[in-house]
Amino acid sequence: MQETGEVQEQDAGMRVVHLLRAVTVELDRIGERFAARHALHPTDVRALICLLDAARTGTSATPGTLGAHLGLNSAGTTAVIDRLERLGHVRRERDTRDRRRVLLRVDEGAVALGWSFFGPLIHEVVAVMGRFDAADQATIERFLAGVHEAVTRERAGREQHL
Amino acid sequence: MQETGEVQEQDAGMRVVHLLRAVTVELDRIGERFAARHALHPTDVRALICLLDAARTGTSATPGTLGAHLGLNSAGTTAVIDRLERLGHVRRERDTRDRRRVLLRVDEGAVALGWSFFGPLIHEVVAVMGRFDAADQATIERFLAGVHEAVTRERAGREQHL
DNA sequence: GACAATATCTCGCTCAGCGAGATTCTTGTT
DNA sequence: AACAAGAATCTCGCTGAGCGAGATATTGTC
Repeated sequence: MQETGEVQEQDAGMRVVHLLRAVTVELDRIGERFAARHALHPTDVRALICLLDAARTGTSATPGTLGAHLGLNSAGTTAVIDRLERLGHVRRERDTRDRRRVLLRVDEGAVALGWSFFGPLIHEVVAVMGRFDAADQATIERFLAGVHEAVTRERAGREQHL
Repeated sequence: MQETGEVQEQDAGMRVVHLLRAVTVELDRIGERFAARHALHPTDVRALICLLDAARTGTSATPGTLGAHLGLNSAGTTAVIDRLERLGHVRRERDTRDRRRVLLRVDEGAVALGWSFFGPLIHEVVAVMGRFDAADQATIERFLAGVHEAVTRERAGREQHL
């Protein structure tokens, strides 16, 4: 990794790549920890996050949207919802307009659970941001937005050829 | 996924948190895509990354270190290595010093496979970094290092109470 | 009303990962 | 040297997540 400090200038990019990867690995691990602690599977955590996102933005979630989001089969999606429902984190409610559909309502306890997971992380990141002045914060934000856009584009490109 | 309309979070910290999360989600998805395309499981990809890291830093990998890194059981670890070996990505070699141990050697093809996965991503991130001057790059690096340190500490703290 | 499309669920199967324990080799003790 | 304790890995049997195929119920269209 540390090749005697050669080519220091352009290696900032490489160091940042490795830092980004390290951060994602850590976040994944925290997710796994959280899952294990609450008798959930990693997939269930992802599902819960997805449902909380939907609740936060006001959009109503259904088994279909959830499954698409998680990349799961309809059978697998049913299984995930069954598990979450059994734990009382989510309820199924028939849509009165289109009675084929089922609306997924997250329980209050699940929202609290979500915050107990994200809260400390958010706090940490906000604290780190606090060490920088407004101009630097804007720089950081632009960088992350750029990475997000680039990575999303990369993925979209890979989806192309199957 | 997208924060359309929701302007309540004008706090830069919050926006950065969401960006970080979005980036990790995208990276995870790319990993899944990569896995599906090469007849690998997500765990196998993580294992491959771990082995490539070891090869890159010169440290010799064993089933034990790999399993610890992946959070797998010894039985599960054996299974992962079996799969990778069957695909020709890794070879088992008895350690001549401590003949209880097995050393894991990654095949040349696996290294190439790793680069075909990471290469484009690295290129993208480096390109984004190229949009910033040296001072801003240093800021970004300090920020990510700070987040990494904070997140790692968070996880360590959670490991505490089981 | 017959028909295709849509949303969800059921059934049977495969295989990743777990726990328990077997195997092989090393190291320290006597 | 012989033996016990420990370490690294592997084998076996099992549970359960997720898949494919198909069943069921509901909607809009002709």
